[in-house]
Amino acid sequence: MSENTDGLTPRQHAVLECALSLLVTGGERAVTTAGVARAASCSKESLYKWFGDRDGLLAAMIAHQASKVRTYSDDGRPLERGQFRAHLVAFAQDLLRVLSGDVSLALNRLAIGQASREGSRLGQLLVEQGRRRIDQGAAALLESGRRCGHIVYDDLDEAYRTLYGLVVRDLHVRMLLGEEGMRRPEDLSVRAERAVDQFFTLHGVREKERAHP
Amino acid sequence: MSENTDGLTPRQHAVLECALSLLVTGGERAVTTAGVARAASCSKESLYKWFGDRDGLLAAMIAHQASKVRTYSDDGRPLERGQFRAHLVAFAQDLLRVLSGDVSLALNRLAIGQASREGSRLGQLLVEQGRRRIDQGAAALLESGRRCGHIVYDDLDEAYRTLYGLVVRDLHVRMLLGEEGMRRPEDLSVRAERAVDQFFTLHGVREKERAHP
DNA sequence: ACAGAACCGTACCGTACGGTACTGAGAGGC
DNA sequence: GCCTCTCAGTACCGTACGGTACGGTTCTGT
Repeated sequence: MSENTDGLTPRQHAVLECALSLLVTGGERAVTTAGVARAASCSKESLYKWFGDRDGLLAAMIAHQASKVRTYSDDGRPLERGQFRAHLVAFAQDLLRVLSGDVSLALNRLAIGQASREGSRLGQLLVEQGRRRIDQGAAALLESGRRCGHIVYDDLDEAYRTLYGLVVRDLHVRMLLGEEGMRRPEDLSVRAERAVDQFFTLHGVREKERAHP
Repeated sequence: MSENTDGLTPRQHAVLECALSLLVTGGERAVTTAGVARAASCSKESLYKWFGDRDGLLAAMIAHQASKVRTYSDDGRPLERGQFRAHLVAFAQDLLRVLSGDVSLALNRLAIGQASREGSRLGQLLVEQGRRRIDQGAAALLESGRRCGHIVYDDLDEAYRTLYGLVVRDLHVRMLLGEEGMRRPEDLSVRAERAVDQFFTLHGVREKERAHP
């Protein structure tokens, strides 16, 4: 029974991929047990055996997708100011790219749609397994920058959320609402650059002041 | 046939209120035609006569709620810097209060859940009828501030979206995902104050520079 | 080679929903 | 008093879905 680190067989991963594909193209209503079984060429009985029920399947889809998110790791080496800024821009671009991805949007729509139902913790799952990774990577990056004297802040979490707000603004919600025409990659790059500039205006340390804390 | 400005009778408004109440307490799945009819003590036949079908009912719910949003109106009089700042803070507080309201959250969840379905424009409707009003009021406020020399920017829309990002950050999405514990009014006030401070750091004009454009 | 598990495909069941049709009760006009 | 219009309440229909059961096939370990 060749299993992966998450306790799922490759076959089950393939089924989840099919389910995600259905979710992206047709929304939550398209993720029916019969539909997933047909698309993935498996039986409904197997679905219930593997994932318990439909909610279990949805949760597994979220966990499966979240496991793909890569994160920034702090290697501890000092950063030049230009490098640090480039890392921040890269993070902002990654963030925008992830949030505007088809799968991410579909999963967020799914979790938000289920948020009203009591006893459904898909939203919590999505935040903890998906967002948390991104947040922690970014927090590590900010801490690196602060230790190297490029930026200054009192509260790490506050600073990170400010950066997030400057980068994302209302883009995420509008994309979730179905607005089109704001997902062009070049726009995302411009957005990332400007947001980082603004962040430096708020939290940056002037070059000449670096020796005078 | 006493009608309102939107072409709906008081009876129909009452029905929409009942439907909104159902939506808030039970989510989209709770807004069934039979459920609304029972809660509002009307017949399903009347629902279909008034709103066409279920989608028409949902759209009417959004339009009904959006019609309640009040907006800032520019009276053209010059603003003192302190007044302007107070207006910005009040706007930020209003924005956070609206976005964190039960009905707003439920309607946004509804529209987002329907966004995947092709041919459903509930999201567009929500943005145009709800958000647009708020946006235009805030834009007028910013323009007032700029004309009075309190702030400076190249692009009004860019500046407004920056303010929005600083105020809301990821609060809206997290609340939509069902996260609790971030809707306390005093937190919202603190958030509004800090966001406006940050906005002035980015776009504010120093007092002494006001005479030197 | 054989037993047993895993699994696919399908058929089936109960339920819930969207939408339609019918009945009967008030409400106003003449 | 009668007619007509509106609407509440209910019964009804077709469909679609979640979940279960079963027969037949492939894979696996010994």
